[in-house]
Amino acid sequence: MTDLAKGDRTRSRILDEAVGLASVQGIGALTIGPLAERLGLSKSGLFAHFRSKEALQVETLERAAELFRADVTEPLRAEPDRARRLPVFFARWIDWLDQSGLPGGCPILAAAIEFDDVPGPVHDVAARQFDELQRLIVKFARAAKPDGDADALAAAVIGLAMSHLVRVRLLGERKARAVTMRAFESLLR
Amino acid sequence: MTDLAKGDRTRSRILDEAVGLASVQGIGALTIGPLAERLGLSKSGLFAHFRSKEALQVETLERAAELFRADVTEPLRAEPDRARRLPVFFARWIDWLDQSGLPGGCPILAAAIEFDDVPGPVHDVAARQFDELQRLIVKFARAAKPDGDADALAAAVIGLAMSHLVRVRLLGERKARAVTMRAFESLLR
DNA sequence: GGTCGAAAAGAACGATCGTGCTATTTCAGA
DNA sequence: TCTGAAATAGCACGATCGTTCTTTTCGACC
Repeated sequence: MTDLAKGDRTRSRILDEAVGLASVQGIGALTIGPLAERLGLSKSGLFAHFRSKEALQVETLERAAELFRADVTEPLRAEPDRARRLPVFFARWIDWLDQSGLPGGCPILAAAIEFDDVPGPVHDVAARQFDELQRLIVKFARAAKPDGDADALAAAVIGLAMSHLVRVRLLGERKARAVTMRAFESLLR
Repeated sequence: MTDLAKGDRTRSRILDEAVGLASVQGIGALTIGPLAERLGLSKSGLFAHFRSKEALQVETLERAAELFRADVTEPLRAEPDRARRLPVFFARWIDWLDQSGLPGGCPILAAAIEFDDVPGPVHDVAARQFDELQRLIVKFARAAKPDGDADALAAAVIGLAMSHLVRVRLLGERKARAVTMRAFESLLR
């Protein structure tokens, strides 16, 4: 009498833990043994839920994208001023990078770089997700600066987020957030 | 009667091949067996040159940085107009990303994201290299726009390169280069 | 040309990887 | 409560990993 079958519930637990692990080590380094141990599952018990490691990686990436949508994209529907959507989106994105539940950075950006030259299903999913993200930002950019170069603005915005990610996670720069926001505001000008 | 001892020559060959491999699969996925096979060496013969896998990864990253300096940074000394150094540097950087000898993208940027949350010597080297790169760009930014926000400009420039890398390598966007250059020019304005 | 150290190969190790097979446990419905 | 299916564990496999030790090959110098 649960809203979810037992298998689906553990499957969901697995993916939650997998997203956390993958955000730290990268999707490619996601490994079944340690993941199972963290969850108190057996390797084969976990494996049975997905039928290959690649499928696990793909679903992990998709789960990460769901989190991103829920935390960053979805709340934007509440913003009535379309021109304000880009700055609000960006601020939420940076917030998410800095203090999301994920211990590591944004898995979408990380996977985009990690699998850029490695063919396979993970590459394909990463490409699709990045492309979707870019299209969304281009749409926001058009609304924010109707006379501007939306493609170029979107490229700069995405890049700024990536640069921010590295300056925070890798370098631990204190002023990273302030610098990033200043750079963003001058992009809108 | 060679300018380099034999050991140093093969060591150099190993690092060249390692940079190529790492640029595709990432530094973390750099593995000794396949690397040795590509070079016609035995695993143990290769291993003897470095005394651990981590040392190999560190030296590979440093070799990549040398290539970057030689191809991108160093030629800038010929540019007498200091204000022109940022645009010339950026154009060379984008060229390098698009068509360097490296089959995969820029290893410095890739390693920065790959090892942002993974402690160890590779993380430390990646952080140092990224920091050096950033400092250099901040210097260029100051010369290019003396009254501007150099930190913010540098963050945007670095981000633009990362975004370009992904749009070219992952998405294969035809117009990536044109979009990137338009975005860069509007940064200088 | 012979010698001695450096360079490379060979073989093996323990560990861990992804994955398949089989047995056991758990749970939902009659 | 019983039963059949779904979920999980147990175990084993071949492959590959990084690393060590020993042996062979090579190359520079007297």
